[in-house]
Amino acid sequence: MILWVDFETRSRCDLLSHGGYNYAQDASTDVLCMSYAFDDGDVTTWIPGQPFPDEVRHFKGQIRAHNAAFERLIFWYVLQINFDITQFYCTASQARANCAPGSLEDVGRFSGATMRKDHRGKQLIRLLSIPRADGTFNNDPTLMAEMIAYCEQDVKVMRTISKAMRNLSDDELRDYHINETINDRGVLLDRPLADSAIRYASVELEEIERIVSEVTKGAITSVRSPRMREWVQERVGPEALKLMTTYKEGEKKMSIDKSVRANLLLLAEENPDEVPSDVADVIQCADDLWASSVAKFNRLSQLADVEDDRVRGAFVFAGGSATGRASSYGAQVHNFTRRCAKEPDEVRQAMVRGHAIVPKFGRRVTDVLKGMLRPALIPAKGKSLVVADWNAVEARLTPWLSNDPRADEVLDVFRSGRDIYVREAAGIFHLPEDEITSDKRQIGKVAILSCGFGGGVGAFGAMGRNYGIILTESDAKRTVDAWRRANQWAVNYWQKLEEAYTRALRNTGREFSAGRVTYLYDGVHLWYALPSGRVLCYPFAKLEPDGVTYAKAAWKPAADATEWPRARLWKGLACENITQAVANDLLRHSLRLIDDVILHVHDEIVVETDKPDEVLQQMSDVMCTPPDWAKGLPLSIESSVMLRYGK
DNA sequence: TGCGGCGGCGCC
DNA sequence: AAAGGGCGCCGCCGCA
Repeated sequence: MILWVDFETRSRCDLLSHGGYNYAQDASTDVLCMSYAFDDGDVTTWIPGQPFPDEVRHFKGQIRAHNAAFERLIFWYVLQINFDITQFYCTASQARANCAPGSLEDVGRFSGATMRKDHRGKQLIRLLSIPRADGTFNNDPTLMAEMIAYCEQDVKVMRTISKAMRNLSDDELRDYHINETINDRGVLLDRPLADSAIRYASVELEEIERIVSEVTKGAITSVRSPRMREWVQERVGPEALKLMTTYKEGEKKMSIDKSVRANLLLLAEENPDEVPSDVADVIQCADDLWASSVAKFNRLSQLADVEDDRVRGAFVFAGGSATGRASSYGAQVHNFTRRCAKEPDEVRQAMVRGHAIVPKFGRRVTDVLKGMLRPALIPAKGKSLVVADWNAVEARLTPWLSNDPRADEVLDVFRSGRDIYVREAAGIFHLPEDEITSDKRQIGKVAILSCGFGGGVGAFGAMGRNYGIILTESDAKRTVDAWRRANQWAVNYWQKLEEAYTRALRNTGREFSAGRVTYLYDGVHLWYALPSGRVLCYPFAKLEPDGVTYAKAAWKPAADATEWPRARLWKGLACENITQAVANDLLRHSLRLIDDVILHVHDEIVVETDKPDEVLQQMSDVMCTPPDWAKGLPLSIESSVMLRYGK
């Protein structure tokens, strides 16, 4: 039996900024109503004051809710009903696992029910769930009745959608529960550090804005404003304007992003006529401010538990709906800057004591603060963090997934512990490996990173710039061609993928394999099965004259859109989706076997433990042993023990 | 006042 | 013919 349930609540605690865990535990949080149904039964609603329904209180079966963590926490902390975590089944996770959007309203729009948005629900929440300006709650019975109707409607919609979708497999449901356990555990924030970072950053921010206001004579008050770009545009020469020009989908755009700013600052040194010094000053200020991490420290501090300083609920199961990778929410631990302070403990001491922070020459305080983001996450007293990440997992998976005998040569490089980048350069330049210089090795690295998923000159160029490699267009083209000649397994694999998914679309209900994956079109969605047994799909796929298109969950429709935005499937993307998805299968597999995980970042796992040596060994065993479905896949990791998170 | 578009940032 | 894709958050600004 399934219990379908949805809560509406109210609180003085702001859910968005403080997160579901603080919200549910806040003393002011109350349930407004709970709508529920058993199986296909009628939807009814319980309201506080009425006797709580026993059949809910003592329910032992599966509880389905949309974003079920919220319902779980309300049951636990507000109603004091301790359902087991494994009873919960999240229908938003189910939607994402089926490559649909996570929000209840969007799943409906995505599935083509209607594209209309309904703002009334949100409006009711604003009216009833959030205190009014005078601090009291609105108890209006008419609004409350409308709220109950909405709550009941949500239960019905959730039930309809969930029943129309493929169910989560046992493995997926288990992995969801593991995700929730990690969310419950949370990660400890060095709150004094975060709070002092916020203070330093706000002082710095004021200083930067003051400089900008002065230099621009009051024309620019916020460096982040588009007006800043216009102000710069009006004051630079033709060379500089060229540097600012970018093309997006064929359209000309002016940009002032990081790479543009770097180029403009270089030009300013060469030629002040092109970029005058006051303009350079403003650009420098933008550089200093834009990437300021104050917002991130703020968020961490607000999300951390008021009692034990742990940040909970950071991970969204299958948040990357195209591949099933986890995404990170709130604190978004998936995009913490990698660069960390060299001596984080010393910087930390100086900061919490309020001493001056002295950045290296030419750098700003915000720069130092940025480097303290990862180190702001720490183990509990007496424990350490064990951090392990897979080496080049995607560069291993793609050849393995091709299942082409010619790819064995690549896998053997990994098996024998040789340097894959050197091997790649050797293939590209037709040289023996011992003649590969570090410059050539770097080109080999860029080729591996950019060419594996069918990328061409454009992809190579973009990636190369990140690594300081500038090649002429013809050299880039030659390199890409050489990579493809040296890795024909890849070219063949992309081709096979394209054939397989195209044939699948032409032949409803029949399976077509390429490499280690199998496609099947059921008449609506184009499904594919990964070696782990997990399935993914390209929703509402269509074979059009110029290729395959599908509804893309990650692209939210514009306000006036009449249908959900569609993307084009091409072989490189198919290849990449598979590789990322299977990398995620490896991660899921490891998370089942490793205890006390507090963080994971796609190819990295962090454990908090008081037995670091044992855990180090165990993580190495688990992460380097491929699951049953991946026999022969060479895996290796790098690991270290830390007292502050870092890179 | 809230919403949504836009440009921007960072990570894997 | 060629094609970097996968995420989420921040701040600003125009619009209704």
